[in-house]
Amino acid sequence: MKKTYNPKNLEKKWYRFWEKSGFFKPTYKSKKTFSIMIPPPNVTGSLHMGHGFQNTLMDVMTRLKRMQGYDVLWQVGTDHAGIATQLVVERKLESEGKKRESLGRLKFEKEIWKWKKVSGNTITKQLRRLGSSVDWSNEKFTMDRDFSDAVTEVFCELYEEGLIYKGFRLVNWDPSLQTALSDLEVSNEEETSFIWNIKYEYENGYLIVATTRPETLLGDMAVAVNPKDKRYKKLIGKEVKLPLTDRKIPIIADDYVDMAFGTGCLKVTPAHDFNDFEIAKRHKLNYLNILNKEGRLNENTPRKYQNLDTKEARRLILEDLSNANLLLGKEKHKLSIPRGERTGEILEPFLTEQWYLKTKNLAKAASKLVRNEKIKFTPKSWEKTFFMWMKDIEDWCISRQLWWGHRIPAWYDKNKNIYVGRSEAEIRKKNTISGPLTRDEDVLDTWFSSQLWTFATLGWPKKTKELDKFHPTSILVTGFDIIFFWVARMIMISQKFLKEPPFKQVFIHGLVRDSEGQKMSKSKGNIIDPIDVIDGIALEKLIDKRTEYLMVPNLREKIKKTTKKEFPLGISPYGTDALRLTFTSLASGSRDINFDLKRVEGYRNFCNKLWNASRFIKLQTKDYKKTGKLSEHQTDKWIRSEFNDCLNKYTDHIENSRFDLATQTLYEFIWDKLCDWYIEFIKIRINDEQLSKRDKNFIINSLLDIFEKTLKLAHPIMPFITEEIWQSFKEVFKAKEKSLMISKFPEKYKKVSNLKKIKTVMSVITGIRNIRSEMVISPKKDIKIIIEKDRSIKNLLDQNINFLAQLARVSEIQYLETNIPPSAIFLINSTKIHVPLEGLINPSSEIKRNQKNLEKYEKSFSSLKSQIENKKFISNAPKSLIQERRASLKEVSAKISTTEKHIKTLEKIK
RNA sequence: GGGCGACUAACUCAAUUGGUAGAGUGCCACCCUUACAAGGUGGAAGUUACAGGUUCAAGUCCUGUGUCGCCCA
Repeated sequence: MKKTYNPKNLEKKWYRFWEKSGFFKPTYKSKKTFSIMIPPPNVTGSLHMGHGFQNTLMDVMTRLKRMQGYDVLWQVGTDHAGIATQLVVERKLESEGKKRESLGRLKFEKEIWKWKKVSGNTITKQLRRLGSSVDWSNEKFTMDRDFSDAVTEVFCELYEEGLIYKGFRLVNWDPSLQTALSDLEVSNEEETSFIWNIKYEYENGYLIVATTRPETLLGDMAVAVNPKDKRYKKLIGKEVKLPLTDRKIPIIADDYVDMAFGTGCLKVTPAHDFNDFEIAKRHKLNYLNILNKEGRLNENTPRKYQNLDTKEARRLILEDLSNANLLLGKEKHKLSIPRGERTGEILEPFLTEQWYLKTKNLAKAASKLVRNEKIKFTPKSWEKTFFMWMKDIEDWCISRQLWWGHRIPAWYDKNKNIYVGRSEAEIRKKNTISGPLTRDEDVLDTWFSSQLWTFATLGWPKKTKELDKFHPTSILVTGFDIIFFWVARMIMISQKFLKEPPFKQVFIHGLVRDSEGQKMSKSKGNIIDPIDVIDGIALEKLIDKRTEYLMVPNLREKIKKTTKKEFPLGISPYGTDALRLTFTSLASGSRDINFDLKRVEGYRNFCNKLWNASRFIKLQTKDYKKTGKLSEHQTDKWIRSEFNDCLNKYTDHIENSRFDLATQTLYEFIWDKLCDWYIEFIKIRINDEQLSKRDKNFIINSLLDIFEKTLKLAHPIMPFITEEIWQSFKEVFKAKEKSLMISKFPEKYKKVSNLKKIKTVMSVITGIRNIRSEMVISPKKDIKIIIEKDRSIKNLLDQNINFLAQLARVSEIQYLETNIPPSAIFLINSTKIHVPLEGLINPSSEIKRNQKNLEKYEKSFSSLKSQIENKKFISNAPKSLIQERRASLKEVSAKISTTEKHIKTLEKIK
């Protein structure tokens, strides 16, 4: 083993070994099952911090369960990600001078498949780098044949039941993509614009209509006022002339109108505003669509405006209004602008015919599952968010005018009759049609297919053994940003089709941000690629990466600067295990996770610590053979007891999804207990010259026993380094398993008691170290200690003189009842341990040190005293607590008097 | 406007049913001790955002204020 831990080569090697050996596959050998579905990443995407975080948590659970003897399935796969993928490929084609439209649908689809083949590996390779122990043998893609069949099946059944229907209504339209989007794909952002006041004239006067969208006035069908509005009461029912046109439109009364907004007159444009659409329905107004699919003004508008986009149209219309003296000025105004999540384009409410899924009843059933705790949210607070959405849910627009996705299984005859079915042949047979049929052009929203993820991956609608064994899945791990998009929909559809929840628990984790709490995004240039943390990256390359996708070019210099400042030497290679430890240590259930590289460094050091401890242990196994029993020294018992504690807490914490606490427990055990104490004890024990070879072997037995158990314990969080170490010890351990990852998770040692003595010895060592350090006594200098009046402690320390000598450099333990020379002291319970001053310590610095201690004691004394003298405390507080406080009071007051006396004595000799 | 969350050491984060606030990093001092300087030993560092309240006892429960963030309209 090398002196310094170097993760570089060992990680890939072990991952290949695991995968090749088939260790990730379910065994079908155990009745206890654990199953978990990867939230399928975008097939053409690449790994970001969120993936890293999420998959680490899933892997920890998965590996732990596997070692605990569960039959484990971690389902892996990717999502076709309709819009995102189509956009990527279109951009790629554009750079080659090709256009989607000129290629045609079939060729374009081929291009996408080609691209998927090239880039689909990126993310799966990266998942491997993370150590994810997913079952690759059953990898799924949402556009796979069998998956697509499942999608069609679901669509047909829902249609047959009347839950899917075709509707003509307003949708959120993305003019750049020329497709409808669901409500969830719209992000409303507040932007500053204007309100324009426009004159709408009638016979003997005019109304002033305030609007934020003057260009849509060409589609106005009415002007609405509030029926209670005294200003306009007389005008209701009359007509106004619509500016720039020859049309006359009515003045109507509707409660929706806010009297205080603008002038209290609202132009009603039913085909281009969601609220106006509702008003029009109430008043039986007609709809006039003035836009085409590209978002340009259409033939329903005066010729001069036709084919202008909304921005140009607005400018020209305002100009024309102004020239006609119909524009009465503008005011600044903040309004929320709907933009497409993917494209950032301004979306238009647009009248089209789309496919919808009725969701009210599905949502009710889904809510019930959560309310009855068939599905539990962790942290529980997310349930509220879930319920709120389920309550207000609207029918879901599931059709998209894209070329990449699951084609809607609907056909039309020449009379526009709709036939929905599994295939054209089925439809023809069923309906005895021989004439021409054309298939619906649209595809389904990507989420329509991903909602089937938990069961379509397992072979549904076939009744498979996988489905039988692993559904419902044990837990879903995902981010809060897709509770609506995905989690809720999976619950709805699984309950509908399988009559059971898709998972028993949902663990919602936080969003990974940069160290300053900013959301990581390509356009902000603050991305950290998890792979770069693993492998390291030079500053130059990092800057290149961060400035590659900038939307705003002049950000470039700024990003260069901040990146240089934050990572002056780039990022050094920390390895996967350190990264995983960082993720788990940050997984506390909070909703923001600020990723700080300094934490990674800390955990890299921790890996190095484990590495070197292993090297030490390895050195001890030269002439060793695993025979005989374990040594039963008090230090062995102590570490076993510490191990038991650690094991308990560790598994509990993981069970409760408190990965941060689990990590801390493990860290403390390995570093503070195993390395700092136990191994140090071992060194001293095996260097005892009187030790027989046989006894030495027992000690090493004991050391190796706890060490192997520790590796197993740590493996779920840090799989690579533990496997590497374990493999190099395999012979020594006489292990039968091929790999640590499929070995049995350790059980507790049998309970041990009577650890008081060794703990006392450890306190004495710490006490002496403290005095040495504070009194600046050279670590090389031997010291003598004096025990006053307490024979049992003296005896105990005598028995452990080896430990004291090596760990605190104590050369002599003296026992005195009187005439103790001036000393520095510390207290073990009420016993004074003296370190004689002579030639070592300046009395006044010892006085100072004790005065400081005294202050602490007194502070604690006064607060304890006031508590114990409080009658209400005595009557209300639990007895054990009162006892505890009484004992501490006694202890503290003893310490105070001892310290005071001590100071007095020293002052005499000063 | 409605809802949710955060505010704890210089930084990044913990703190079980209320029971006297802990890690890592950084900082200070000493030490290159034969597993590890990516290390050892010890230490300093907090009015738990603020103001009230409930309680014997509040970081934790309640009310209000402030700052920041997210979701929905």
